[in-house]
Amino acid sequence: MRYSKLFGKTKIDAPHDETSINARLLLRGGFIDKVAAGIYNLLPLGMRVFKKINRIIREEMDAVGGQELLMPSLHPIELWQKTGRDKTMDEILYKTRAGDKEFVLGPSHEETVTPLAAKFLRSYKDLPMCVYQIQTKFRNEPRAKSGLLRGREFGMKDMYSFHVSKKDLDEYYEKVKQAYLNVYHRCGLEAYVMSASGGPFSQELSHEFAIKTSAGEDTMIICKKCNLAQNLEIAEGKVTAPNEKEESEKPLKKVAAKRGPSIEEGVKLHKIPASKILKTVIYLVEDKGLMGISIRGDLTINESKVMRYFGKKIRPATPDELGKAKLAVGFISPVDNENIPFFADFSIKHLKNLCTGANEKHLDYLNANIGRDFIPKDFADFVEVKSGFECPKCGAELAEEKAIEAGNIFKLGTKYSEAFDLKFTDEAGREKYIIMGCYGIGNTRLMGTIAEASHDEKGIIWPKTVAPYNVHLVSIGASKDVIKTADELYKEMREAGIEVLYDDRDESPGKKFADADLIGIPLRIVVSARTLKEKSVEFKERRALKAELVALKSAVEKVLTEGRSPHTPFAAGEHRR
RNA sequence: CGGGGUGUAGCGCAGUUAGUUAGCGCGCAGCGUUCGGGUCGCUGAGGUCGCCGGGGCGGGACCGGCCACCCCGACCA
Repeated sequence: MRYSKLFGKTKIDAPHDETSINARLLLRGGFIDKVAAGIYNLLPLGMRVFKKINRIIREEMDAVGGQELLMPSLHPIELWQKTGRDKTMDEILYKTRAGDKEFVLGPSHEETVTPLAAKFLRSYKDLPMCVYQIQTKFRNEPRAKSGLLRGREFGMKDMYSFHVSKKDLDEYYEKVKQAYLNVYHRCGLEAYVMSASGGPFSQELSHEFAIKTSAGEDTMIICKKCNLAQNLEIAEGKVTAPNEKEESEKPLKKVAAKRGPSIEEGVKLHKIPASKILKTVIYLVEDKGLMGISIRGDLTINESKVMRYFGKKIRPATPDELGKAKLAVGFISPVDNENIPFFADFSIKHLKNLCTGANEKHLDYLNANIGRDFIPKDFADFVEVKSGFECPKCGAELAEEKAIEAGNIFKLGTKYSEAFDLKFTDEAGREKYIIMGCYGIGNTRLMGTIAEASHDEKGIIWPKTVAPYNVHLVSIGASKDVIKTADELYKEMREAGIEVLYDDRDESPGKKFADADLIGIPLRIVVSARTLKEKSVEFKERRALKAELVALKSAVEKVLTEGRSPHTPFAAGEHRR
């Protein structure tokens, strides 16, 4: 492709309030163009990257027996009424109507693939079966943001598998998990599999694929030793205990406490470590009322865990609600308090002589002890895991890492089979529901993720596997010889099947180099009067990933040296500033 | 949906306490120049100042409403 003819040019500037790296770089490089929040045009350069990502995904899905098909984006709303998701997903659904017929723009395809499967899958002999599609999804995100990372219309590969048994699903699920890891690896990304909750109302297992990037929007907890990765929302870890000697229970004391509501002020006032203070937070649990959660003062409550524990939506109680329940903000304590139920995190189970409020402003208890002074309704895991906690699997140290979720796989079980009466007949002639799995990977998001994970201050550094072109041929200067040589090289490389972007513009060297850096093609070949004098061209690698480039470079070299080109031998040199 | 911010040429921005014909840089078109890290000069085209309403001799600027976009949060099968 001649750059002079390319639809979509690079730009120096991106809006200053657009802060996400992928949006800025992809916009500036001419890969995408924004139409509205979370809605983008994919320009030819971006389309090439997109197609390469899709190709990798297709190869990996095909390798685990997936069969590609294409389902519609327009779904009759009746399908969604069958599963009730027209209501439960209402805020996200785009709906449209024609006459009195109502449709949903598909945010996902369980409602289409299940009735489809019911038309063809009847016998255990038809199973297992797996189909996938690469298609545009529509979700009315309450807050589209971060460029391609969270769009309202976005590309997705979704795959659905059908099985005779849970065991068969489990085995297949593991195969797909590996296929997913292959996809990320081939896209040059470092991916972690994280157990994830299937949501607070579901017991179904699911896994997320997290890509490690400093700019990630999610937090994951990784074990430095065994590599166990967990989503912070559900991460488990062993709290490291401050060195504690056995203490005997001291008598409970009520003391005046002129302090504010923070733990730090308690530390200061009573001259004790935060780990000896009882932190108690009150939540309003949907349909159940106020509940108190107590935890060690130096730790934080993980609200997702609280939500999962109660199986209901929760939020912190408002000062107003606390007042009505006769709870003194900052001085709430389970000691001597019958107003609401209190639960406790495991972290306080073996602690003695704790400091806590006394349910009255400016009064604290010292030496409160579990069992003697208060008895929590239950002990559970409510703690938010932090760096420094110990891995629940191997005991090594855990670390927090930022990550982008770039894929998600679920064991659906029979939820959709039951809704659409998807049954098969087993060997004994019995009818059973088909067990389903589903596997999603956001391919447009993956493109944004690669930009986030692989760039420098000058632009994107595309891994060779997904780069829009493999070679960026740049001519410097307007001399006839240079143009003639560059034209020849361009022609030869194309004829040899090398994907090359040829910057044939009459522009200054600086501009051409800056554009090449921004576009981020792995290998740059420069032709100029200087290289001509040496009867050579210059190779410049966009990234330091040698192994990958050595192969490409030698392939290109081979073509050029063995071709008709008189420009040999080739000197590979780094340019100088 | 709550909080904060921004809307002026294709892009990035300036425009003071209200005052003629709304500026600058990039980009675009033309001519010349230069050619290894966003060359330089001259010329030119390009604008319902987000939309609607208000008071005012006069509004890009003030007041009210709405819309869009960005960021934080809520949310994210």
